[in-house]
Amino acid sequence: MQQTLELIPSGHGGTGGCDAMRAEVVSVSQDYESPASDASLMARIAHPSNLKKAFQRVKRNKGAAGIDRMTVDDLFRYLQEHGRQLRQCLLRGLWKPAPVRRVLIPKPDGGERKLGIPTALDRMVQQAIQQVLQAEWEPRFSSYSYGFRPQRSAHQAISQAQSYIKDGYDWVVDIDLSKFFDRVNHDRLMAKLAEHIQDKDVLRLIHRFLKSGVMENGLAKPQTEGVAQGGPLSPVLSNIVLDELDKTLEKRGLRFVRYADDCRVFVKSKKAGERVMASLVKLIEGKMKLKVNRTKSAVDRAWKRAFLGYSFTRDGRKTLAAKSCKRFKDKVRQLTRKGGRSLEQRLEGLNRYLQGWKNYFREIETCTEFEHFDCWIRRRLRSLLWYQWKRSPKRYKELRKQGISDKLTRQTVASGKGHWRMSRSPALHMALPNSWFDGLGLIRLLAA
DNA sequence: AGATAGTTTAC
RNA sequence: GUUGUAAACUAUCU
Repeated sequence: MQQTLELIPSGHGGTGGCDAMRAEVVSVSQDYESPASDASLMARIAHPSNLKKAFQRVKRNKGAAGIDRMTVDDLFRYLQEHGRQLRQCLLRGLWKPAPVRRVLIPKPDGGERKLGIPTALDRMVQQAIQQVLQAEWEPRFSSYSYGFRPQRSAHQAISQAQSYIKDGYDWVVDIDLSKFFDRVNHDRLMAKLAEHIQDKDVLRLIHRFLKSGVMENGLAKPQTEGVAQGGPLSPVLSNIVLDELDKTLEKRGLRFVRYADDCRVFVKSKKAGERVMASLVKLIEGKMKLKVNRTKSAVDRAWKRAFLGYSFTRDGRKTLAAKSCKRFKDKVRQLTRKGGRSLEQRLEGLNRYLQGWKNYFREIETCTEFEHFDCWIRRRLRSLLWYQWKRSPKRYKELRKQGISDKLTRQTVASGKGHWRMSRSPALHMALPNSWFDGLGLIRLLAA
């Protein structure tokens, strides 16, 4: 019944996204009325410095274009011309998000993941909201929730779980929510938001983001449930929805950890676990209107279930989960395989890959695993070098000039300047500069 | 301490 | 072609 102005960016022209915004009169139902609204939230979202930060983040991510084909490079030029307009739109509650672009990407476990990619412009607006919303909710979130939160990592979640196990709570209730992002109930989410947000412009804006459809062959399909997987706002919204779960778990005095939709409760007996499981399924599927994936959920001994890439031993030490271990080995095999690439290229690639795992290995508490990896990688490398020497001693000599040297045989592991000695046989003695083996060096150090 | 470029993991 | 948040790491620049 109420007429509102909505500004729609019409950036689908041939040359890029610098077209002017045009105002359109669209009728909009007034769903969120709150008395005496405090408009400061929207002011914070649309604050120039917040918008600037949002833009920089979108730019840094180097994401692809949305439905309007506007790339992040175009975004800058667009903002130069229409930045003020954008700000005014937000402040007056007139921003209308465009539908998201549907992209399917393969999941590591074989399935497909549905992505909804918003316009670069919409990503920036979502990011601006996210920054404010996250700051707003951060103090309210449970301290046992670890996913998508600043200053919190999967490792901390693991350590928390570990401390439960060490206290004797070694039965775990593992709840897997099926397609969580796709099934978030809009009404429930909006209700949760309205509990703490007074500003109805902000609520309406978020509501519009939820309802902005998916573009499927030419026409926008409206969305009735779920948050677009791919929007900067989605993660924090998921935490807001699942905060209810955290709060009830806390109220019941249960030991739990949650990382996004991966929720685990630690108890002392199987019976207690089954009781908790039953009541949680009831809560999640009843009140929260979500779906529990029964085939992937279970109550089991803590060391039987991998968690965030790790698993536990019977005495509560952290190990690399079998799946992660396999992925790691496969990748190292692929990187050290001879195939067109020179020795240095392979070493470089290997080292680069290894450095990404540093943090992971640091957490592992089973020494045998370290030794195993260390030996395994070294064996592969030795054969690589040996092969190089045998095939062309000339080429090997060139490599020596670049860094491989057989002069240094002393191992000084602790100082950053030491060299690793590599030897295949008494005839071949060589050492590589530590910079080539930083990843390995660390593994070695930590194993000790 | 701020930015840039790269890598990995988790969901 | 591939989005997002968060953590960690390496390198470089001022």
